[in-house]
Amino acid sequence: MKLPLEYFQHNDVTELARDLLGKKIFTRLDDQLTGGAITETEAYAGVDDRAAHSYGGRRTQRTEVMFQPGGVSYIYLCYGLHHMLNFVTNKANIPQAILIRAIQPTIGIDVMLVRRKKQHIDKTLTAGPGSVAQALGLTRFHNNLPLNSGQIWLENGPNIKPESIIVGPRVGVAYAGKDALLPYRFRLKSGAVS
DNA sequence: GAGTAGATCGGCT
DNA sequence: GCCGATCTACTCG
Repeated sequence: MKLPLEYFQHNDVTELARDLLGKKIFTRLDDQLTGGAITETEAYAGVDDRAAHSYGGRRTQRTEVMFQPGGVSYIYLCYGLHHMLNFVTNKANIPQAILIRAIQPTIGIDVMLVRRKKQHIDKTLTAGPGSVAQALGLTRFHNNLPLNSGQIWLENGPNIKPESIIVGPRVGVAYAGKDALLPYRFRLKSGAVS
């Protein structure tokens, strides 16, 4: 069963980032089904978070989708070649999002290998946000899609014990000053889902 | 195995 | 005109 859009409209983005661990994400693009369990996330807390694109209420063509009610995709191009998959959260006009940094592939692995131009599965297939989006076949053209659609959706996963979760600072946001130190990164210890 | 450079483009100053 | 919520290949040791 798909997670409803209301799930993403929860008002605490860090709590949601933690809760997303272990949930299953699926995409069906060009009739090819791929998916896996989410193993790493980062929360971006909106107007007060210097690391977030929407910091200070910045509203541009790119960030516009973050101001939507929670439950849509936010996918953008980074460093000119990598796509980043985010889930928009919270209510309308509270521009928060969660970056999906890693998944554990469960279905469509052959398709992911082709998309990632790999011969054999290894640890790097879906580790890192750029790799996740590429393996799932997502690009910036899949921006602003509802997260309960036929192209991309979430399903419930196993319960995760608090002790299987590692919390730490976010990656690659040194420019955010003090906010770079916030404990907004969540990941599952290896083996916590199977 | 660790460190570094190159790729490559859209959004913002 | 600069630099980013990155990844990979290649170097050197």
